[in-house]
Amino acid sequence: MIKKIFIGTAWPYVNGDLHVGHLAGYLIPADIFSRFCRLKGYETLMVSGTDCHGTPITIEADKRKISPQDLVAEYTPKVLELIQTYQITYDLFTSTTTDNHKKITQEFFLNLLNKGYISRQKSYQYFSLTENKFLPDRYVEGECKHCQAKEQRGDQCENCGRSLEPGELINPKSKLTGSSVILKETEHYFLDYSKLQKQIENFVFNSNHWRKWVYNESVGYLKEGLRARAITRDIDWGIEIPKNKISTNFLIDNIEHKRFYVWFEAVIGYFSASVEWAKKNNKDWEDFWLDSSCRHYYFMGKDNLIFHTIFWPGQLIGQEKGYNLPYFPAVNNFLLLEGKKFSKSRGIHIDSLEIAKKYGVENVRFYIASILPENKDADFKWQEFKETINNELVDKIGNFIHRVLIFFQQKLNQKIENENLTQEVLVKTEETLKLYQENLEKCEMVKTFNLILDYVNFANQYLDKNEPWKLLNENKNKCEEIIFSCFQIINNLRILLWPFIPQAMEKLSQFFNLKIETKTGQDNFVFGLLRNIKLTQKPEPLFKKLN
RNA sequence: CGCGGGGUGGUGGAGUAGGACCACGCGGGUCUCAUAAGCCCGAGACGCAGGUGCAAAUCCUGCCCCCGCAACCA
Repeated sequence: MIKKIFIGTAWPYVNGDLHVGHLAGYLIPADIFSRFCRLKGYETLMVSGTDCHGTPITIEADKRKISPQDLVAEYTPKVLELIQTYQITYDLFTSTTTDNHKKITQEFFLNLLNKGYISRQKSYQYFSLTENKFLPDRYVEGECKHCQAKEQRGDQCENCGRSLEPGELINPKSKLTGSSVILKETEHYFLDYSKLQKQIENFVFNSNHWRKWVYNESVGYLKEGLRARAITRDIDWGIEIPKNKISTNFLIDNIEHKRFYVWFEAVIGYFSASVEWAKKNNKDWEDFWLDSSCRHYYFMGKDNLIFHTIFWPGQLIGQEKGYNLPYFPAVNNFLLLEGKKFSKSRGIHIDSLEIAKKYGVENVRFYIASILPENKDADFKWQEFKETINNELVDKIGNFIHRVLIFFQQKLNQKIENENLTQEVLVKTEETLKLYQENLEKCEMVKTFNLILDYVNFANQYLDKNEPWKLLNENKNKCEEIIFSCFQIINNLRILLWPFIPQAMEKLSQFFNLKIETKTGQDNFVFGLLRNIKLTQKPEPLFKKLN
């Protein structure tokens, strides 16, 4: 049976350049996993896109006195270039501004409405008299009424973690102009999560294969009890409410000037992008969303955790169509830079494109993979970056490959007659292949990374212990066996390392006139021997040291 | 008592009761196929204090410290 895998990654806001935190948070781990699934021959669909509708977009646009459209148009190409540069294997990278996404978001809403999960509530929202408009929560800041923390946003206090209702902020002010704001009545649609509490609990309690802290965090949130959550906002940038399809007695006031709240809308992108992909490729999205054997993996930073373990599952459950729920939220912690949080204005910042241009995509991918913040915050250190590349990638991995290839070419004249595999190598290889797959199935990238290094250490030790350069004249038969066995290790490394450093492994493949196969239904982790080895070119080092 | 995570040699990690392991770094040695690469040997650690156990890095209690859930941010 062919396994089906859906991979959703966080949708980056297009309000600024992406820094290496984005790489470590979701782009690289998702891509490693995606490539692993394709090597396994799983039917894999990975989608994402730019999140264009958030309030962060309008804030940034206002700040720069340009339209949200212009802001989106400016940053989108940069995001696309980044994905291209790092070779992130999306099947579709789209945007929340498509007609398709708009239509599906509206359908999701109407479904929830018809199933009785939507309510209307009047409430007081912050309104700026000077700007003559309602201000989104994020435009407003003041003191939290629970813990008195200052400069909290209007929707949630990040100091004590509590959600804040409008009016619960003390001394509210416009974040943009600094002027005071008043409360004014407004009406919104709400998604009543209290009606979904039981089903969401059922879903979460059955998911204890999640990372422990992810599970605990979600359970902790559920314990407080779910409440109805507003899904519309008073804003003009975003997806319109389909008022023509709502019975007139259920319309809310001033509906033309409301848009869907971005938290509600952006996650629907996982679904709408799947539909868009299916249309473009003449496939069925149902294969991924209705076939219960398809497992859904999501990659995101920890600030997105609750949205993927509680809110988005709730939206899906509320469709009552049996859509697949998240199977594994691969939530990452944050990446620090030399022990400090990223902050562009304070110069604590590494642009993802710049570092790729300066040091090479493969080097960046390799180092980031070695420090992914899977279980706690990780630290990007320049010194460590260079040491990891020079000592591990170049000296251990690159040098091993190179010494074998050179020996083969110069001492054996590219001829091996004894194609016999040493038992020791067979055992180590099979064990490595097994653990590799077990770890990656659980999205344990760092463990997998260390496993590969362990395999390479074994390889270097094996070579030194057997000294084929001495056997060359004494026992050519044995000498060939050693080199032949080392070639099998290299051939496996080619596959095992491909998800981490794809371009380098594709280059290595060319030496042997091979390709990395990712055919659906074909498992590339079955250990097969590489025979009749011929090099297509003179061996040259795959990796170079950094100064 | 808001919620959650974490303290293991110089650094980063693994290890949830029974030999404290891995990589880098450091000191010494050695090979020579290789990219001043490789290999071998060595020094060096379980935050603190109690408790339960034949046995605790691991379980329990108390304490100390760090971090996230805010901030142009995933």
